[in-house]
Amino acid sequence: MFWKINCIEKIYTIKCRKRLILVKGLTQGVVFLKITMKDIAKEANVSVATVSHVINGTKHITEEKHNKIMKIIKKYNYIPNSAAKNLRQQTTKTAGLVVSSFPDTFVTEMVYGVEERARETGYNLLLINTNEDIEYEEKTINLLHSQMVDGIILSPTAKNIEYLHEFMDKNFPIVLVNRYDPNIPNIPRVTGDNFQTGYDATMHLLKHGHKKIGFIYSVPDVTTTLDRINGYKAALTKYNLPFKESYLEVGYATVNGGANAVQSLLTRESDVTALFIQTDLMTIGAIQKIKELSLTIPKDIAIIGFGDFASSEIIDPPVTNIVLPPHVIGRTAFDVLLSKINNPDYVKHIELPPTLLTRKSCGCI
Amino acid sequence: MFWKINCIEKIYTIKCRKRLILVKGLTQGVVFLKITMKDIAKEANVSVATVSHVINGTKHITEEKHNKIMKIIKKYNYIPNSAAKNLRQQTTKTAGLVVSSFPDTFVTEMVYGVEERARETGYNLLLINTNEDIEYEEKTINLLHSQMVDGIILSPTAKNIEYLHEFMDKNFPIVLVNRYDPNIPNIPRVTGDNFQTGYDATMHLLKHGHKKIGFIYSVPDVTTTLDRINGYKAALTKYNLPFKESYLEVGYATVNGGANAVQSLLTRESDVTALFIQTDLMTIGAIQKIKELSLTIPKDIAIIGFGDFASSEIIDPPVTNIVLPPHVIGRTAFDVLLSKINNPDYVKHIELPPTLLTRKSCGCI
DNA sequence: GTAATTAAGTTAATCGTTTTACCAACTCTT
DNA sequence: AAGAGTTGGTAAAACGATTAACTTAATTAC
Repeated sequence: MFWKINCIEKIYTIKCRKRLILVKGLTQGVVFLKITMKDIAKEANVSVATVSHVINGTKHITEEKHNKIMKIIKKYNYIPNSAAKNLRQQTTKTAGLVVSSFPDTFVTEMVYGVEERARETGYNLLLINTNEDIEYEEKTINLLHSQMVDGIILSPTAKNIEYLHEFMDKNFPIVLVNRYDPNIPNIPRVTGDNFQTGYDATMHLLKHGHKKIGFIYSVPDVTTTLDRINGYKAALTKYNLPFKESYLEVGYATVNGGANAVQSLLTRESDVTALFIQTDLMTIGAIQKIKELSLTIPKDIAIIGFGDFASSEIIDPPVTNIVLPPHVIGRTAFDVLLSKINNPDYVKHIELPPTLLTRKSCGCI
Repeated sequence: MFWKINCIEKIYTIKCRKRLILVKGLTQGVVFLKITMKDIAKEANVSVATVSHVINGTKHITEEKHNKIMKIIKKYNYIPNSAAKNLRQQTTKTAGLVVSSFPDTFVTEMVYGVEERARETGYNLLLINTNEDIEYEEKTINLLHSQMVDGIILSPTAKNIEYLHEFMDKNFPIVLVNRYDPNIPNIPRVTGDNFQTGYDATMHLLKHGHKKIGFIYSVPDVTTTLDRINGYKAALTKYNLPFKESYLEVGYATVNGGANAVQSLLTRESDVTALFIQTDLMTIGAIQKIKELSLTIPKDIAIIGFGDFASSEIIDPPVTNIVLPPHVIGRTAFDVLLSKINNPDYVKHIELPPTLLTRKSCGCI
C-alpha cells in the first residue's frame, strides 16, 4: 500500500483545479490519506469523543466548540468512515434485496418499490440477483448476514428454502416477497393474492363461455405459479369442469418461450379457445405466434395476460390483463422488514388483491 | 443492547427445530451472540491469526490444523464479519450504482448489465436511485465514498457535475454511464453514441422524403438529449434543411408526457409528418394520442422510437426503433470501473454505436 | 457553607478482523 | 557443528469510529 511510507502526521493544503484539497501525509506521488475523526479533533483541539458527539448529537456541546468543529468538518468535507461505524454499532442501515431473476416488468417494478421505500427511510439497498441459482442464493444470504446488512428481502429461487431456518433461529430479519415456502409459515411475507388472481382470470373467461382454457406459466414449482394454478382449478370446479394437466404449459418468462408454449399447447390441445398467460414477455410472444398461425384474437383464441405493461392498450388487439400491484408489494415488503428489524417476533403475511383490466383480447368487452 | 448482560464466554449447543444451533453466551431470553473468529480459534486451540490464514489462504498451515479449523468453521457456519474486514482492509468489494431515475426499459436493462458483471466478478452492488434530485445525488456519493464502496458508477442527474472534481482529486474511482459532463473530460465514461443515434434516425426519415420532423425528448439539458439533437441537426444540415426550435418538445419519459407532447407539438406545428421519440413509454403515449386524433401511422405521421421494447413488433403498426445496447453499456461500465479501481490513472471514453430496426411505423419498409 | 446535582468534555475500551514482525524449531550447507 | 534458510505459528498493532464511565468545574439546594 503506497501510503505506508513513513507518513508525517500533518495535513497539507494543496491547490488543485482552483480549489483547495486537503491531504494528510506526504503529498508527493500518489499519497491520498483519508481524513479521520482524529484529524478533525486535533485541529479543533478537542477529543474525538467530542467530535463524535457533535456529529451524532449524542451529547450537548457548547455552541462555540460545536461551530468550530462543524466548520472544520465542512472544510475537510469529512464524513465518518462507514466501515468503522458499522463495526462498532453492529448495524449498517443497509438492507439486502435478493431476487432470483428479472423476468418481467413485475419484478422490476417491485424492485423500484423496495428501493423507493428504502430511500425514504434512510436505508441503503444492496441489490443481488441470484439468477435462479439456489446455491448462490444461500451463499449470498450467508455473506449478507455477516454484518453487511441489517436484514434481507428475499424473493427465493425455489419453493423449498429449508436453509432459512438457520437464519430464523439466529434471529436474522428476513422477509419473503412474491414467492414463499408454505412449509415455513413463521416468516413474514408480502405477496400478491395469486390464488385469487388465477381464480378471477379463469372465472372471467368461464363466464364468457370458454371451457378449454390453456394456462401458460413461467416457472414450475414456485408458489406464484402453484397458487394461480390452484385458483384456476377452483374456478373450473365451480363450473363443474375437469382440470386437465395437458392444458398447462411452461413458457420460461421470455418472448420466445411464450411463442413456443403456444405452439406446443395448440398442437397438443387444438380445441383450446382461451389462454391465461403469466408474464408480459410471454404474452407478447404468444400474440406474435398466434398471429403467425393466422389465428385471430379474440375470435379464435381469447387472451388474458398477467401484469399491465405500458403497451397493453396499443397492441392489436389491446390486451386484457389481471394485475397485482408490484410497486406496493415492494414498498410494503420493506416496511415489513423494518418491523421485523425492530421487533424480532414480528410475523405477518400480507396478500394484496388482484385487479382485472378488461380490454379486447379476451373478447369479453 | 440485550446481549450486554454479563455474558458467559461459552458456547452452547441448543436443539432447535431438528437441528443444532450454536449460540454464544446465555441462551435464555433473546441472546444471540454471533460466533467470531476468536471462538473458532479457541475451540481449535490456535490463534486467530492462524484461523484468518486458513480462511484467506495467506499462509501455509499444516493439513491437520487446516482441516480441524475448517471443520469447526463449517460446524458453526461461521462467516467472517464483513464490517471488521472492510475496516481493516480499507476495501469492501462493493460498488455503488447511482442512477437518476428508472424512466424506461433502457435504464433498467443497463442496471441489469451492471449487476450481472458485478456478480460475475465477485462484487456486491449498492443500488441508489436519486430520483433526479441533485442534492441527494451529491450527498449519496459522499456517503458511498466514506468506505462504503470501492467505486461508483454514476448516471448523473444533471449535465453539470462540478462537484465530482473533489472526488477525482481524492482519487475515488467514479465512472459515468449514459450521461456525462462535457466539461469534465478526464473521467472515464461509457455511453451510447447519441450523436449518431440522432443522426441515423433523422437521416432515415429524411431519405424517405420527410422534411418536417418532430423531436420528442424526455429531459432537457442532459447529454443524451443534447447529443441526439445535435445529430438531428447535422442530418438536417446535410439535407440543407433549417433547424427549427419549435419542432422540439419535451415529454418527461412517461406515457402521458408522450401523449401531451404530441398534442402540443401538433397544435403548434401541424405540418409535421414524422416524429423521433426518445423513450419507449413516450412512444406508447404518442401512438395512443395519434390514434385518438384519428391520424394513421405512418400515412399521416411516421414514427421512429428509441429503444426496442419487447412489444414493438406486435403494436399496431409495428414500431421502427433505433437502439443502443443498454445491457452491454452496463456491463462495460462495470469493467471500466474495475480498471479505474486497479489503475487510478485510467481514463477512457467508450461510445457504443446504434442500430436501426426498421418496421412499419416509419413508412419506410 | 457544605453536599448534591448538573453540565461539558475526556479517557479508554470496544467492535472483529488482517497483517507485520517476530519466534522457535527444523533442514540444509559447507 | 555453526550459520543460513525455511517452515509453521503467534502476539499484538492497526483499521476508525462509538460510548460507558469518569473527571472537573459550575450550579443549585438546603
